[in-house]
Amino acid sequence: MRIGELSERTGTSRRLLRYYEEQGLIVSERCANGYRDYDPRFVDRVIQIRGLLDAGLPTRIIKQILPCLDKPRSIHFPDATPEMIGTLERERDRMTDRIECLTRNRDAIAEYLEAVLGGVRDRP
Amino acid sequence: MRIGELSERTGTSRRLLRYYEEQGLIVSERCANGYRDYDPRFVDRVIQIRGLLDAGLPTRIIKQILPCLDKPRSIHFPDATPEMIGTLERERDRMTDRIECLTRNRDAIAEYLEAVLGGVRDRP
DNA sequence: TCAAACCTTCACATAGATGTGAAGGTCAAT
DNA sequence: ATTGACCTTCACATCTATGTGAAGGTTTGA
Repeated sequence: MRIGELSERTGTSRRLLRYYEEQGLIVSERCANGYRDYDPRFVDRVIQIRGLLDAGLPTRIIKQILPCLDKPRSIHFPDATPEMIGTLERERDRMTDRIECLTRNRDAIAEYLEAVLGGVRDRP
Repeated sequence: MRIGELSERTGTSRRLLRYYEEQGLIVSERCANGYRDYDPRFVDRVIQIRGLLDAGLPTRIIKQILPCLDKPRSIHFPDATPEMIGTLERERDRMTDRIECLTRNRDAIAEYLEAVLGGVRDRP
């Protein structure tokens, strides 16, 4: 598929898709005329990238961890250097911290909302 | 306490603390000489702000939700306008999405790491 | 054949969170 | 009294993820 279709199917601007390619997060074939040609699996991939970006990870890190996440459970380590392992462990821990922080604050917000709305939403 | 101490106790640069103040996330008294003077409760507050920022919330939103999170469980709604409620609900849902995305990907990383490291860490 | 709707690269702009440095005031200790 | 470690404001720089537009090539359909 071409960039326009990928853009529509992922809700991501063409500009951003080119940017992600520039950052090495996705790759594309080229048609004879120079147009980018994407494998359908990039739809999920781009959505995943957006999720990670939105979750606060920079493209630099996403690029590193992506290769470890899209294996179809065959677990062939592409380049499990000790350095890479370190990055992954660090990032996993950072994500755990973030999850805890987010959960804590979201629960506080939810609690506040429940208090304010008096649970009218659910119990009639 | 002055800005230097708050900076040390929160691991946040003085520059940032002034920025947060400019954005309305924190406030400060002023000593006779013009130095900022902070209430000790701002230590926790700043740490919370950093967590929320790191979790991907912009200062604009943080400013809105903070007043709802630092009540000592007395739940007095300061200004629960319908608009405010809407913002909170939206943000709560966004945070939930983020948490799910982060959890999913973190688990994938953890799984990958376990496979690569063969669980040598725990079972000797 | 012409127009609309694609696509390309290049490049400059923006917004938010931060760094950094200048120019200067304050204070405590020597 | 001077030095060093604070503090102030102001302002410009940086990085990352984005928007936007120019200048131009391609494809498709009327």
